[in-house]
Amino acid sequence: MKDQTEELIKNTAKRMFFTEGKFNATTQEIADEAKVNRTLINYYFRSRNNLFENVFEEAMKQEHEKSEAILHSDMTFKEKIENYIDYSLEVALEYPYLEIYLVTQINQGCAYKDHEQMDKIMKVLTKELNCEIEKGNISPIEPFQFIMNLVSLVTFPICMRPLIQESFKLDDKQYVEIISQRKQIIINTLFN
Amino acid sequence: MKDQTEELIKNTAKRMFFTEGKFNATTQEIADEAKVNRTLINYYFRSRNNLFENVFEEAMKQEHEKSEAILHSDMTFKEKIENYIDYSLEVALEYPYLEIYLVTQINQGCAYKDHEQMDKIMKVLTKELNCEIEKGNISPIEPFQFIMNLVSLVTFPICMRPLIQESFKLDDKQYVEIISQRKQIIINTLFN
DNA sequence: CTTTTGTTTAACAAAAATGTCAAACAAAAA
DNA sequence: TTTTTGTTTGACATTTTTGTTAAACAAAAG
Repeated sequence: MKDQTEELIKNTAKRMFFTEGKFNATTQEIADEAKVNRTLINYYFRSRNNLFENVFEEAMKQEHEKSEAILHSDMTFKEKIENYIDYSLEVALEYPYLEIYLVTQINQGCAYKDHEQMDKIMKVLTKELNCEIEKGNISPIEPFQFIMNLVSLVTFPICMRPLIQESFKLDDKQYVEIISQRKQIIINTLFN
Repeated sequence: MKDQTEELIKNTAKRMFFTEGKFNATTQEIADEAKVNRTLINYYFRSRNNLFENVFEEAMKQEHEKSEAILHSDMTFKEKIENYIDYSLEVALEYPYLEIYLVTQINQGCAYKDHEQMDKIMKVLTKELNCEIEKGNISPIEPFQFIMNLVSLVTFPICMRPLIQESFKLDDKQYVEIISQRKQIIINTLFN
């Protein structure tokens, strides 16, 4: 039972945080959602704070995983970008508030461990991006700014869903339709 | 004193929420920051929740104000967009977490009043955007998707600051430098 | 100067949330 | 079967946070 219950609690917390955006869930609320006794949270995680940090670490890992899509060496540059968009949209579909959760946690003093590897990705990407620029497929741009553009275009429309739907009075159907068109739009925007 | 104190409390809350991203601030913490007695929050706002809703309403107003930059009729389309970027970056400098705050509040069940006017903006923008597309200044794109692109490119790098600085190991100086270059990058990305 | 009005404060009460512990329980080992 | 081990539960204690009230205070009005 141990692993099952521990996982159940953690997954429930992740769902409440990343999927529903309930960042302030109390231990009681999490326990209710998971249909377990509240004190089991203390049994498995010692404290509420510990559970939160635990989930935070996993979220950071998940976030870093996304960028690894860039490293698949058997693809063209454009394919890699497409692959990143696909994977990001897929994750975002299940966990739309992952990034916002991370930001709120960091702002509340949550520490994070280094995961390195960003250097490697930057290097690979810089080289290939410059190559594309020379070929005229992409307008001249700093690699870092290119990444900013890419991530912004993919992630923002997802994590701001409630705000976007309200501002533009979109129902769920309309919103999903718009998101499903994003991949092509982003490719068109980033490539000539 | 009345107006002074009430404003002081509200502005302190806004600073803690929008500037520092401390979305869970307790009434005590807000009072401490404002250097006033905690019960004054109850005196002026009745309850913590009321203060939060009050601030939420203001944030929504501020958010909608940004889009009005599009309506200044004495500018070219490109100038309007530049104007929007300038204004948004200016607001974002003071209130980087405004949008994230709104999303977290909406996700916790905060209701919002209609502010209309988005229709008007969409109409104006659609017309002018199509004109630019015909002229060949912009690649064919749905007006709504164009707005998504614009807002994403401006807002995301700002509101994700902690995450970006951590992931790419940027110090404050480097980060500010990158943001200062965004305006031109965004223009280049959106226009041919 | 006294009264009135509105503001600020500290003490208290109430509520909400977290954490601890011992007992109950169930499954595996002896 | 009995013992042991690890899991689950409810009762309780503690802490944190919020809300209320009456008294103190200060400024303006009478």
